[in-house]
Amino acid sequence: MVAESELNTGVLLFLPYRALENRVFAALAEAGFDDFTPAQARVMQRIGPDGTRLTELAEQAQITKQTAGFLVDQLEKAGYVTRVPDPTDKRARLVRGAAKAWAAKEVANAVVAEVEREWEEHLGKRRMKQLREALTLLREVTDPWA
Amino acid sequence: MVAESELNTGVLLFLPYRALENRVFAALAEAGFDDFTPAQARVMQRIGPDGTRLTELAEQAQITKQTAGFLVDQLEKAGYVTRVPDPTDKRARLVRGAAKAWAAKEVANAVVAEVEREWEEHLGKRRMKQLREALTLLREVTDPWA
DNA sequence: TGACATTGGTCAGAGTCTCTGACTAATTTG
DNA sequence: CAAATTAGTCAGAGACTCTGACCAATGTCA
Repeated sequence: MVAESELNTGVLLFLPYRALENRVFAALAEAGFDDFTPAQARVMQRIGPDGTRLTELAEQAQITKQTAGFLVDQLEKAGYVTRVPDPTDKRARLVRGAAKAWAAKEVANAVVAEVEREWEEHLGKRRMKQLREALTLLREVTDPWA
Repeated sequence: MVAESELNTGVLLFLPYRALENRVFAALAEAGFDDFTPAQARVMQRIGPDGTRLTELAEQAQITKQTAGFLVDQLEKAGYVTRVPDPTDKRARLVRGAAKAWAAKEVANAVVAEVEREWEEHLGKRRMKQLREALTLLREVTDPWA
């Protein structure tokens, strides 16, 4: 057992993911966006520019639609989203991000960019590129919505 | 915006992590290890060969020690762990994995190895090596216990 | 040595997240 | 058009997590 970590790839993926998420949450809280929870954020993150159906949010977040509904209720109360009728289907409603959500997203994006810069500095441009390449390729076998 | 995904590195890390975790859980359940939850597993995973203190488990899992205590209680009732006094500190106890836990870990390890093989097949040996290299290097800036 | 701070852990209570099951309404299918 | 599917809700329960308060053992340092 020399150099190279013996950690399995799962842990290796999780560690930087968690570090990044922590950074984003801290920055969001500092910017005043402290009235939503991680669970709510994981749903909000998946709202498309033109709104997204509850069922689709649930699928992508891998939670039940009941849970998704519960979380969207909270987000709605906090002013992050609104629900509008889906013009193409009278059963459905579209969950739309409100201005507050996009403002939060901007803060989050800035932090992600910052952390990505730090990582690139640590790894070097070449290795960072390789990392993103490999991960992107991996989506093909791990992302049901790829 | 061409080819290459525009997803941020966080999502890119999360997707394969979740896919792997799902695979492991499914296999565990199929092998009869269906009496513990993901939250419990995330604590159990961190128990060292000679046992680990509650406080340390809590820190590494990034949960409060109360929550860790709650989860270890469940694991103890289900027969996955035992608590023994820490010979070096009368306040502390060591959470030790029981045989059942090591058996589950074996199943989990096998699945992880299988998935890693699949990923290597998809990425090619070279890119898989680069991926693990980059992730391992990233630990230095993202893992507080590195 | 002895007061004081720190550390390991528990108890109690509350809020949040998540699920299963059962149901309504609209849409799609044969 | 009847039957099956899909979008979503309501109700209830279990699981997870936190804050605050607390006790006992250990460490610090004058």
